[in-house]
Amino acid sequence: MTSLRDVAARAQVAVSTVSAALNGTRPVAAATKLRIEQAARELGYRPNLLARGLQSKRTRILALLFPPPAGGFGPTGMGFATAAAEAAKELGYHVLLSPESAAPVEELRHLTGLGLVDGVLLMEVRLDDERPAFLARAGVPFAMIGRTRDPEGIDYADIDFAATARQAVAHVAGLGHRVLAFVNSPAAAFEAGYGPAVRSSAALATAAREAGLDYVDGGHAGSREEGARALDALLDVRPDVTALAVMGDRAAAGVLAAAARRGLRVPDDLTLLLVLASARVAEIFHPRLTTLEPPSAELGRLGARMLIDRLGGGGPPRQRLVPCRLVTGDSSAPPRTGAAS
Amino acid sequence: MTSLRDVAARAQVAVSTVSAALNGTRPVAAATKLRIEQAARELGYRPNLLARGLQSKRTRILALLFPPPAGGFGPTGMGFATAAAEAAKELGYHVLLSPESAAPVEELRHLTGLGLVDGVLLMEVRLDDERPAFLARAGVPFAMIGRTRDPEGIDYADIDFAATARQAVAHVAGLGHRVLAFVNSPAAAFEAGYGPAVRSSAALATAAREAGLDYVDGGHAGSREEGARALDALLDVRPDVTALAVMGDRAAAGVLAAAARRGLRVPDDLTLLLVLASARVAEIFHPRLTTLEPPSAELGRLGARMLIDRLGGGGPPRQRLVPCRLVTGDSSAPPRTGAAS
DNA sequence: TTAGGTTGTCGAAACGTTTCGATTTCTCAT
DNA sequence: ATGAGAAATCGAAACGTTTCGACAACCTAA
Repeated sequence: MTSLRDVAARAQVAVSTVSAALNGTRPVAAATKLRIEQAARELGYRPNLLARGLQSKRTRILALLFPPPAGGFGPTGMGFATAAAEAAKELGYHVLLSPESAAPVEELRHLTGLGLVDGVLLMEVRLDDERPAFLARAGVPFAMIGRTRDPEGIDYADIDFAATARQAVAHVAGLGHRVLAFVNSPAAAFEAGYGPAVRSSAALATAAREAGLDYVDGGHAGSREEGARALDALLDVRPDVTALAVMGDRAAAGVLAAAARRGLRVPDDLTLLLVLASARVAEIFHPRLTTLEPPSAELGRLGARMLIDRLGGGGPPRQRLVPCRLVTGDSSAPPRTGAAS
Repeated sequence: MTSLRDVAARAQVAVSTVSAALNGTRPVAAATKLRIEQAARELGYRPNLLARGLQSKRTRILALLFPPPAGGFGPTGMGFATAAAEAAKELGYHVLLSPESAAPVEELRHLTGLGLVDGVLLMEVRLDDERPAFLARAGVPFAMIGRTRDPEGIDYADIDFAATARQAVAHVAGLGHRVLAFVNSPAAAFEAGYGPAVRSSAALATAAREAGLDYVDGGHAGSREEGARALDALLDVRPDVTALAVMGDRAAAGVLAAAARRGLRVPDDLTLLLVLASARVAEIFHPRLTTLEPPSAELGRLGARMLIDRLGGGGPPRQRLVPCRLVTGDSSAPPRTGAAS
């Protein structure tokens, strides 16, 4: 392990001069600087991050907190994580992958007390999440992917549910549908204040109303069976539903199976929209589902950048909303009203 | 930030005594120890990992290297990563998520030169991977998830392809099939020496032969279209194939679509096996596919544990093979030989 | 009593940086 | 020639630990 001292010795200067030359924190004569840089290169010098962090109080390490994966909130998480790590890397930062236990705040207290991380990136933020409040109180810089009910003054990047919903509604309305139903995430997720669950239904209802569409609550479903039951229950009450948005791939699979069982064909008899699933997943359905793909990578990148900017200096909090991307599959078609009636 | 000095002052002892008491590295009188612990508690003392690491040369941080996600090798990665992070955490370690660029070795040199990590966990190891050789040469402790062609003397955890293949073969043979075909990963992955691609076909062929089954190479497919083409090409040549294993969800979707187009019903006319995909994904197919689910979490855990054990001390290298789990779906059935003939 | 050993505690050095006041060297006007 | 001022460099302290030789206090055996 070659240190600053070794470089200094070889370049015949003081340690502090080497530091100044390599970091550009102080003016160093051009010739000296050259000599130092060459010495460093020859010795393969790498600054020791620990020593640097110890002294400067800045480790350039970010913690990425992710919840216990049991929750079934799905592997969209990897998109956030890798994108965040890559964005961070480009800016000279490292990302620590921190699993959260059942006691997130205690966890955070521990983690931030270690002096290892400069800031925290929060994933899977719930509407009434306690973590942001704690971090704010503790004075630890942080940013959120997702947002709380009232994210006033906090950096965050989240899905633009309103724009996404308008996009979805425009899509089905453009095809001629007059009624749009929505099967949401499991009730448990909704009640736990899982942002996407709460916000997407509200946004869809609003967007539908604004576009003059009839919005129908299709209940909640998380599994294939629940998805099937949800479709049956829905169509028993509202047989006039011709377009249906479903959140979650498993529920969508159930809906699709139930539709087939009822003799309904997609998209001829029913237009199906997958909400918040990747195009990669939408593609393995038969037919390929039209999907609203969440901008996971983009959010991860934004979150990391915001946090790093925040570390760099002050400035007003930045809040970014990014809409989902509508990827049209083979599950969208005009309703067959005319022919049948 | 409260430091050892603060604790020492409050407990009326020397700094070194506090260190010894808290770490148990040296005997400390029971009474003193108690006093110190109380002082530490009252002050909410947290050891500074940077300082500790700087001095002790051990940071208790592991780097988890993951390849550019573009590769399409899929989000099984998240399973590894989270499981590894959790296992590490249980053992008092942290995990750094390190994206790899196009020049992995240079990347590694940089990362390990920083003195930030104690060891490296390699993901997506290719048969002729250059990273293990570099790490070994550099004297950096590491473990692999996956393995090179000749992993002699290296810690690794990988899928037990032989056992998995035997399991698959037993499954289809048990149903009465006499011919098993296999559609592998894209040719590019195969040729790049992507372990699972190379090993699974070899293992399946061997297992089939041992069981007296006829093994048919179904070519390569990575996308839906390629999957469809693969099935068509296969059945044109070998219409006697009644059981088919497919690697990758997109290819399987294509196979399923092509089968439907040909008027073949799954499982009645064709038994379909999804290879190396999670049960969660297999479930969204219609019908639900029987799948060989990779033990991602288990491998992540094992990898982390091995690496940490290695850091702890010597011992012979540990090499663990874990078979996939066969999850029976609705795509397996006996061949309809009897009735038709 | 005293030599020898044990047990507990202390103090200082070291890890590799950054930071900043002090010092040297050089330039230029007087 | 000389002094002021700027430019470049140096040296030492500090960050918060761990480590280890030294030392004090006490106990035991002769």
